[in-house]
Amino acid sequence: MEFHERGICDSATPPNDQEETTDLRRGPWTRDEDLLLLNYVSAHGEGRWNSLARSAGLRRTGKSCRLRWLNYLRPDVRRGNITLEEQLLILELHSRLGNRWSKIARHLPGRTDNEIKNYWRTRVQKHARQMRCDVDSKQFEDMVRAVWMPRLAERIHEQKKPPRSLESSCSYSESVETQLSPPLQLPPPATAPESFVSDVGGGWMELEQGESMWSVEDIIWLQQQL
DNA sequence: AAACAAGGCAACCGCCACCGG
DNA sequence: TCCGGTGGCGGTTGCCTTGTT
Repeated sequence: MEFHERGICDSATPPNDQEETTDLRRGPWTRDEDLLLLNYVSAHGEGRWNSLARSAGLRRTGKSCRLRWLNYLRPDVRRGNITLEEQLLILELHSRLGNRWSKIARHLPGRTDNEIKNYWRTRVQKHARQMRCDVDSKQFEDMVRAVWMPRLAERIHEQKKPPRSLESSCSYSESVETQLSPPLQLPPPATAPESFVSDVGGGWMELEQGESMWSVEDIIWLQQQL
């Protein structure tokens, strides 16, 4: 277990004095609290979070304990970057389910609804802003389907392309792609309006691998569609 | 090196549905 | 049927980190 994540306080120095005068603690969890919760759930199981909090000696609400367990302490929680496959799945599921984060999370083992929600609000909405359209608009939805998802699928395919001798076996990315519908087409290449490229495209290509899936050509094409 | 801005994410809040007494 | 407790969910906030000027 890693306790050097952001938000973990030194248990010897409580964040503020208010905690001493009120019954319930709030804010970042300490190492000791994590251990208490972890040990208690390991011994007694999940559920009945309010009584669990009291029995475990935690000065936290049941809700807080539940959230901490589900989003951080659960042994099967996956941490780290969202993979290309996961990004593609999130986009596809969101187009079908909307902001049903918990439902989307069920299709991504080890990922929490909170993590997916944060991914959407930071990465995806950022792209929407850069495209100057509303993330909930039909325009953006079309754009995601027409450009972002095909680009992702293409990159996944390239990344996972097996040696020729193994091509008959089905890769994970292929299994993900088979869940997606309908078959997606890449947009045709187009010429760039100068202002748009300098404004929207600036820095876009500098992102690390896996961060952005749109090339300048994609963005130009999109701008023409809007 | 310092100040500021933006990004990322953990945690909280409020609402709602469900369940048992 | 009503009511309180509980858990689940989506939206929001606030703080820390990282990047930029």
